[in-house]
Amino acid sequence: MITKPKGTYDLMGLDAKIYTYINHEIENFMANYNYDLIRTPIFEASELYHRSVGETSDIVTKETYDFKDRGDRSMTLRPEGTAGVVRSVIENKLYGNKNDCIKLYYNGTMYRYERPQSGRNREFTQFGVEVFNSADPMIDAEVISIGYNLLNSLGIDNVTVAINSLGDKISRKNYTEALVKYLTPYINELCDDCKKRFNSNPLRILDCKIDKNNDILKNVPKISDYLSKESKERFDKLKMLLTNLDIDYEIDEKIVRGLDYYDENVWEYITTDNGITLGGGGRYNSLVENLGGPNLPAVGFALGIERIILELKNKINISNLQNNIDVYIMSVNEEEKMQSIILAQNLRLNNVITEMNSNNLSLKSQFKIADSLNAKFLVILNSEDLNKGLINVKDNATKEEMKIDESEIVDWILGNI
RNA sequence: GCGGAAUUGGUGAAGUGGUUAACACGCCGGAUUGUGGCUCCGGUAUGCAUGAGUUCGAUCCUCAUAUUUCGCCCCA
Repeated sequence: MITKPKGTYDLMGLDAKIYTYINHEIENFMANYNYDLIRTPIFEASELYHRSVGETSDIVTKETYDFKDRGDRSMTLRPEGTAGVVRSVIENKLYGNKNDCIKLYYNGTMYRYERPQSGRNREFTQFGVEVFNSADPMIDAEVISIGYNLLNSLGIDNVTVAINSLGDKISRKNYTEALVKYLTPYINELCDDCKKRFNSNPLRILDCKIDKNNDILKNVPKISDYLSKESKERFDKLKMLLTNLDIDYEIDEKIVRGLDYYDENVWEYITTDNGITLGGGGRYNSLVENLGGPNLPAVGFALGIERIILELKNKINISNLQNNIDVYIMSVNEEEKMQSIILAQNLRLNNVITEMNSNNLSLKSQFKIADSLNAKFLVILNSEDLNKGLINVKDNATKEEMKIDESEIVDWILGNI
């Protein structure tokens, strides 16, 4: 037997219904916010991710799916959505009309070679939003609110937005230096992972799960003391806007984000009861320029669809997502089966949800199936009536049975469902 | 990359180093010769993830591999 690759999954059943429901909500939401869909390739030149996500980040160093195509070009399955969108904005010169913001959203599969665990797969789905050509915190607030409101509207009402400011390049660098200087005398008292982080990514030490109660980390220099005047103003304005928008947020100076391109305001969507991160984002004001485009400020976030499905499974009223059909057509012999597919098509083309027997099932089985589908009406074909031009219909709620003229059956059902 | 737990029909699962692998749900058939949902009766894994090993004998013990799952790292 051939099995699915590790870390992949077959979306089906209840999960598939929730997935469809989420996508409907996304489409509605993005239409109201006037964002345009963008779909970029699932694989890109490997260089794109090395230059955007960061040469040293784990995502690029050990988690990408890399391959050479038949022309010997290095390709990478996308590990995240932003890089491809930025590449497309640059390549298609979407910034041609400099007066407007470019507002885009995407929704697709991403690939990271990781050890699977709860809410984490090697092939996974992200919905994301990116806005280019405005540095105004008003746009940060709009983008944050999209994710927050979408989650709420889906039925996930226990979300808080954790926000922080990383500042611009210079303040970020100054802070990192101050942090390293502060930690140097204590380095041997930290956990093994933190010793590694000290060299690779010192900011990560801030959100270490092991050392978080350590007094050393409690007295660490505060990033807010190192922000430039402009960064501080942007962060303050964002907080004010979020308050005005009635968004439940909290400041969390430990949020540093994993991708190198983030700067200024960053945030994560976190569930308040179990602390699951459903998504996150931030500003990346220098990424477009770094990838060869103009100096375009930008901001965006991504939500993990699988994690949303997991959350929703605990909350959603499953009966709302069950298959409920209008009509089940029962048949036994060939003549009846012939009629059943014709009638089924007529009903379906009139927006009546219809199912029919297409196997040699006993009438008893067909009744059971109709019930399991919650059919409102049963059409019980029999040759004798068919020859007289009549069709047998049974109301499955009242158990009332009647014979309707063949030519009026569609109208009759439309009038009674 | 590191660590823990698991893997038995369509599903949920019990179980044992030795003849036919419980039970339940589901499904199929019959009682009911074309009108069900209740009830009763019968059927439903030639096999216990895969491959080696130990053994007279392995679903059970050992090892390896795969997959699942839960953490760490990292991230959504």
